[in-house]
Amino acid sequence: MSQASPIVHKTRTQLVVEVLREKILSGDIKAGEPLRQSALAQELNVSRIPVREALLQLEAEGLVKFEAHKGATATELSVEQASELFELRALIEPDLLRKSIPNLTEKQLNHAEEVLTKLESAFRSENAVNTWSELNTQFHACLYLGANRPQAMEVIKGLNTNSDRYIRLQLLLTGGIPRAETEHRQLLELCRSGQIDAAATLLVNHILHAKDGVKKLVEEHVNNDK
Amino acid sequence: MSQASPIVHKTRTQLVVEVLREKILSGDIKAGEPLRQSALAQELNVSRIPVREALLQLEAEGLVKFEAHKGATATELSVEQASELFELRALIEPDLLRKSIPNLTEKQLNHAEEVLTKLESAFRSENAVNTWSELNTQFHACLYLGANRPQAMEVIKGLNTNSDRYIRLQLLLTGGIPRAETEHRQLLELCRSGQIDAAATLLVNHILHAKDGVKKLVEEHVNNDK
DNA sequence: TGGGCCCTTTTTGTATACAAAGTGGCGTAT
DNA sequence: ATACGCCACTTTGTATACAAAAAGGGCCCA
Repeated sequence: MSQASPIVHKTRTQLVVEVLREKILSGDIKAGEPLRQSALAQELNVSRIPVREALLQLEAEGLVKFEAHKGATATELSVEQASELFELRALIEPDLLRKSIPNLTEKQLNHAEEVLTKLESAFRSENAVNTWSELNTQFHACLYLGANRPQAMEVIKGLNTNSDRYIRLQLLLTGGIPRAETEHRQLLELCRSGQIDAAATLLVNHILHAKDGVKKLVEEHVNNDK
Repeated sequence: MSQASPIVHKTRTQLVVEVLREKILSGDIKAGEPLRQSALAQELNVSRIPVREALLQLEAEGLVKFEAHKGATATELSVEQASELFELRALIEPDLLRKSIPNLTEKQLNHAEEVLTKLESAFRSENAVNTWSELNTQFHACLYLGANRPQAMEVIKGLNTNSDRYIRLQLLLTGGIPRAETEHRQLLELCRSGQIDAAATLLVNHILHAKDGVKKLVEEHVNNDK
């Protein structure tokens, strides 16, 4: 979608991965639900092989649990686990940001702003929910580019895919969008002006606030169910 | 090996994963080397399907790069990348340790000591090199059990598998073993006596020292090559 | 002589077919 | 009536076979 790619032939496996990932993250496939290989294969008009390989990849992403001879299920992600993911981000990302800011180029900052603008317009169009977290992740990633820490970026990306479903929840249902927007803009400005400490602090709060939002949301939800 | 497992049928895929992982980590398969599916299949007496699935899993672990239609190669891990992994550990593990110490039970501490003893005896028997890092990781993991942070533990585990080849190097060639042993014992005692700050500090140094060892080692190696 | 195109060969990707493990239900024996 | 075991069915795991993409080499042409 974002690639100016010179003709890319996607394998069926990759297609299946994308479809399933989206279905799991959007809640279309519910947590704990068994994923039957033949059913999926038939549904997507492929053989079981690409389905198996896709499930394997999704397991690596933490979205699926694959048990030998028993089958795959969409993983549950408890609020506690999600909180943990946010806390990990709150630990790692500020560190990255601190290392990054001194090396950020004008170009990188502008690119970050571009992404941010895209994100903001996505916030405005309701039917782009599935792109929110991708753009969000991307924006954050842009700011860390100066740190030159590819491995850490990978880890962060993984944490994000996993907490993705909760991020969606949080943004959609807690009215977290305006606040997130403000904070993103502020963050970008602090980076521009090289205010490392302020930026890092803001970032920690930004992430922990999201965590709290998710927690509150789910607690309420549980109460409503009773 | 360590499981008191109630009859476990390993799938061929899992077997292939283990064989290949060991070969890559031990350097038997060199970085950048292409991994031909049919060759591996023939060599291990399985069909290409389990080989493919194994390669996919190893890609998720970061040990293999899998390119569609082009094939898989064992990944290179530059010293810079390895350093980054150590630094990430130095960031995350002390945090885990701090959260863990107050909740560590007598039982958990004793278990940690058991593992440590095993590790020490493995250090002594040269032909157990491949178990070193597993036991090492396991020991560290024991100390973090009190933190109740399964996700973070997963991340750490991933970082360790990746830096594994360098850990081996470091221990084998830098004479890092005695120092590691001392530090491990100290760390355990600090945990027992609840000295959080001291333990965390020691841990940071322990990890960063390993990083420096690797760096120095590789620099020398490069010089020797010239 | 050098560059580009086509064809051959190799290697990967996927479908189909078969083997093996797991699951549930029925029947029997106590 | 219940507990155990056997058998049929479902689902997963793996081999084989075929399709499609990429890599390499030779040929033609400029």
